Amino acid sequence: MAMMVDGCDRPREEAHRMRAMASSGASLGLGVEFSMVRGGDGVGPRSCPVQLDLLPLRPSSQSNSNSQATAPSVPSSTSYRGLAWQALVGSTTNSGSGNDDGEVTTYASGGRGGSPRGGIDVNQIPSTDGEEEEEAAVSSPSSIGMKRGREKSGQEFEVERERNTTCEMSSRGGSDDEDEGTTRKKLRLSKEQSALLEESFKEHSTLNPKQKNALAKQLGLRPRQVEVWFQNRRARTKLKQTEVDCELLKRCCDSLKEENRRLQKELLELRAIKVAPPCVISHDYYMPLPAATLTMCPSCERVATVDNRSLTFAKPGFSHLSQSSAAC
DNA sequence: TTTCACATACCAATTACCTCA
DNA sequence: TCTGAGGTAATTGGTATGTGA
Repeated sequence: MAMMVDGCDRPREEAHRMRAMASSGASLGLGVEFSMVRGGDGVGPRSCPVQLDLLPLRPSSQSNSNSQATAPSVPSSTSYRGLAWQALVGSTTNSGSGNDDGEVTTYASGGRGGSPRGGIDVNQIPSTDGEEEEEAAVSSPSSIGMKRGREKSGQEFEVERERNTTCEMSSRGGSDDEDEGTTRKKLRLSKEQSALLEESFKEHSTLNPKQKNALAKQLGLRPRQVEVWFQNRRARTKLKQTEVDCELLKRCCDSLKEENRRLQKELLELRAIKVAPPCVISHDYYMPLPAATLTMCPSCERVATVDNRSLTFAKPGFSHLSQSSAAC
């Protein structure tokens, strides 16, 4: 299996930054299509009659461009109204200890590219420091890379990496000595962690930095891990909702096809009636042939008007029915 | 007021690890 | 023991938006 290469990706990070700059403001329209169907990030108002109850009532009002674009913005002061969240955020001070720079160690060695492939303990409870909380709250690895990559010297990067590699990889129950920092260890969340994350997600599908840090502390994870979990969770939710939408559209399509067929048939019948010689009762009163006189070929489903003498089809070329409908 | 550089947050797509049948 | 599938944490590249100079 191909192993991802660890290392400092600052050139790539720089390139990404340049690209981001260059492309800033140029919308590809990606997601717009989705937004039309799903209401932006999946949490906004949607016109689809069927929606899974997979998301919290309201996303937090961060600088989420998509949700802001499609849903009415809620003041951030009122966004986090769940009691659980208030308790969670409020509990920041009495949970955990030490430094919250797990995120720093994750990305410091090159920002986005300086991923934890180097073998940090993904299940390791990060040491936290309350004063560093806000800084650790920075979620975007690219941002961290850009920011810290400029601020830290190479030696600092090395120190942090060294600290990372000493962490135990509990997901495999062993050290990563043999991996030499080239493998990506995968966190396995405990049931309790998953439950709490789910609970939090039900309250809010997005997190602000404080919530993220509080949750990370409570879970013994790094803020980045919490953020990634929420991102993936949102993606899963969206996927599920898309599947539901797709199924609904299929059914809707089938229904419309059937309706269309029925209307076509009805149209033919009406045309047939129009073509058929009306029964003249008086000068100003025409009595159309009764519907009972209409006949349909059972195989081709075309309608014919019938009189006592012969079969007259609404369209030419249907005379075959005059012989036998079985001829179709 | 407009423009630019930067920071931040989010998403889609993908990768890769891990578990399980 | 091996293997493929599925779930999912993590990575990567991209976009949108806010802010300060």
